[in-house]
Amino acid sequence: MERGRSALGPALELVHTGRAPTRAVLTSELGVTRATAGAVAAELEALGLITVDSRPTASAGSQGRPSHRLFVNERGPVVLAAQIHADGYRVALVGLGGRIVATSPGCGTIPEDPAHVLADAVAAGSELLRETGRRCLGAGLAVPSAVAEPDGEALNPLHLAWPSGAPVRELFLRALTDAGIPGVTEAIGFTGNDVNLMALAEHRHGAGRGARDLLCVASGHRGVGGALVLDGRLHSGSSGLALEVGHLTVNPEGAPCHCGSRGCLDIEADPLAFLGAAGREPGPEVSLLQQAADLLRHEYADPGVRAAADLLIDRLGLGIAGLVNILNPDRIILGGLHRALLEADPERLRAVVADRSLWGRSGGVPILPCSLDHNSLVGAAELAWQPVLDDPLVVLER
Amino acid sequence: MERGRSALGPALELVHTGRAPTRAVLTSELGVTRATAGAVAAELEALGLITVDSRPTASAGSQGRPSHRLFVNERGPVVLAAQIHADGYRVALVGLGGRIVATSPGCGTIPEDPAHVLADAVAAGSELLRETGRRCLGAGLAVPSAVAEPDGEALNPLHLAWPSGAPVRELFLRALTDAGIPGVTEAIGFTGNDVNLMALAEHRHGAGRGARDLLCVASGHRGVGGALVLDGRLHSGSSGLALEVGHLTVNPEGAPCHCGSRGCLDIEADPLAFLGAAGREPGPEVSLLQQAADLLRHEYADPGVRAAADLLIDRLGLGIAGLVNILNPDRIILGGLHRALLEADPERLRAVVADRSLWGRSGGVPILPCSLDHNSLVGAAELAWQPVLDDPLVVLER
DNA sequence: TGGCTTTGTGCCGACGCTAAACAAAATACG
DNA sequence: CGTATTTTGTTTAGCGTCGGCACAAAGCCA
Repeated sequence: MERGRSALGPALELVHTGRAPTRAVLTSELGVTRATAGAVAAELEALGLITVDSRPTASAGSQGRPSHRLFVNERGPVVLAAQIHADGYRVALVGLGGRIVATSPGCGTIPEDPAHVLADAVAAGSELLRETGRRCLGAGLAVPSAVAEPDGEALNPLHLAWPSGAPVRELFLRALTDAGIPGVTEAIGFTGNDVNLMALAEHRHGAGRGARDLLCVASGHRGVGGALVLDGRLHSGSSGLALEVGHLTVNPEGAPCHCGSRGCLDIEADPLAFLGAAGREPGPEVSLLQQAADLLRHEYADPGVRAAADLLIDRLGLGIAGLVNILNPDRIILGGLHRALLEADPERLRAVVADRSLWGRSGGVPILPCSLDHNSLVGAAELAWQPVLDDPLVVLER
Repeated sequence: MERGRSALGPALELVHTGRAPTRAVLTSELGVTRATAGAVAAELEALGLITVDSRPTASAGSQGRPSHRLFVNERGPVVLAAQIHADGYRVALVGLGGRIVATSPGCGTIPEDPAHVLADAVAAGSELLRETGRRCLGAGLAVPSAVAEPDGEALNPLHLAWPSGAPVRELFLRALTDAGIPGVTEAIGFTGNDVNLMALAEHRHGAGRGARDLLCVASGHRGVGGALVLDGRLHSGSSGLALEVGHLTVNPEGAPCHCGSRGCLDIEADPLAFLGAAGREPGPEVSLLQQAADLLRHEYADPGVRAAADLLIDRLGLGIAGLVNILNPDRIILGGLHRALLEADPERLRAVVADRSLWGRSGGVPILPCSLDHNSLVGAAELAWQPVLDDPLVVLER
């Protein structure tokens, strides 16, 4: 069994997530000797994944010999990341460290045929690769629906005109092979739900860094999505359908939901619910999320808007409290409308969650807004980087 | 860093959980060569943890040289396991493989002082060790309440007269050191919630064997508990308080609960709720669980009892469906009253769960009754065995 | 009886790591 | 200003684990 240096993967992950700025901390984080850390860093540099800056660093004040600094190689290989959302798709090349190297303007509408969309997106990515001349090590795709394992089918993509059960992973893989992207000979494409990938990205590079059990909740256009990262790995359940949090009951007297219950989070705490509670008509010109966020930011002084925000915060808090009781995460990150609600009145949400979660008195869970631009896109890239993080020697084969 | 043979732990775990009956399957399960598997088995035998039967086995029908068979050493070391429950405590010695080697009659009542109870229980265990002459490698304790990390305090032990926040782990450790159990010099005692430990035991030795994401739900006397085993490890959350499933809403028009909501699983699907729905008065002579289980088994023909069972199954199903939407487990195991409800009408429960879980159509999650006697006790032993499973060489130090 | 198949074992080498000594680059202190 | 101290990086030797291989053992099948 030809297996590479086993500390190689953890070491790359530390540099990738910014937790190993020098060889010295690499040594302590990995729990190995300086000799090993040095050899590992040298090998990662030889693979073209990281760079070492051995110039006399502008001294951090501590005594002793200053460390050489480790960086992700900014001119190194990239992965192709694509995100499908209700307003169109977006394509980017993402390097190690979650840095977006190049983006394509993408497209503003989503045709009904998933195969076409994915082929177009991959073509845009291929063009980016040609322009930049970067080496490509894999590809990841974020879609705004549940992705069922083991086949990678998009279930119930409500916001798109796609058929439920569309085999998006297979279509993505086919688009990749058809495009013949250099380096990705045997197509290596991964697909995930956008909120899951947001969670992954925030855990690696954003507000979730360092959390052990990270819960994310986000609302895009319609409905509410959730995601959980445990010990650095996405928990997507046995068939990829975990964290379908939209049908927690948050308002026993609420409106009936298509799921058969009533007062579900999905219909009580999404942008449409917010606009409704504020007495606004959803206009067709911009997205529901955009309208709701604008309302929160610009008209929060309006008592009606304020009351609607309070109402949604209370419902959201109830849902999050339920999740806290079940999952007991050590950090919570909110995205989309929920991020805007949190920022509008952080204390109210934290109070509701603490009050309604069983052991809320004992400290309370930190609740933070997401902190990355394009986090789902970066998360899709994380998916593609994962094999390299697991065993950096695979770059030799691509 | 003096570290033992790294395949040693996984190998012992395979034998321990009954998944490696021979060296041949050990080879394939570990993904190592026959040479390594042989060496590992020899070392485990030398440590006194397993035994190898090299007699010509009564040929399993397949051709080729028959394998020698691997067993857990039935005369090997044990761990001390104790369980506190509303009706008293129980103490046992448990060997590898989850086999109960000896039990103490225990005690039928629980005094108000946890320190006394734990000292008594440890004394009983100490007596068992003296009688059997076994070597003891650790100790585990199961308590009927949440156990908060990192300090191991029993929160809100409703069924006991103990104060909330009692430092049970510390008290257990002190009892162990005071008892001076031979072998356990520096006290190695672990404490966990009983439903969590039931899940652990069922996953290793019972109906949960082979599951990757295992969800357990059980109701003892009052309230409902949950537990989750992910990738073979208990998920108890960042502070040990995960899977507090009792306050999922399962009856929006239900009675108000002390948590501030109404219709919680805790008060809608426990033995008291069942007796109430069946129009029976809870008698003081036996436990609530016993009364409810007897009613289900012996008077299920009674229409009132049947209707009460249906009602509770529907509520329980609603709660389980909510958990399925959030956790997406690949197997579910029920204990206590819920086990009895499942056995009374398996199809009804499965139908409710499939109907109310979002993706229930696609197959449905297997729901099974628990299959071990004294599973919380065995789970407490698993906790104590864990260090040995992680690195079998620790037995040399004890 | 002689293949065939599968399992167990002994030997050797590859390789990833530790340990220990040494070298280098900064600060601290006289 | 020079030496001691601290921390980091590198070199070398050596150990332990595991893979690869050859061979032996123990059953089926013809």
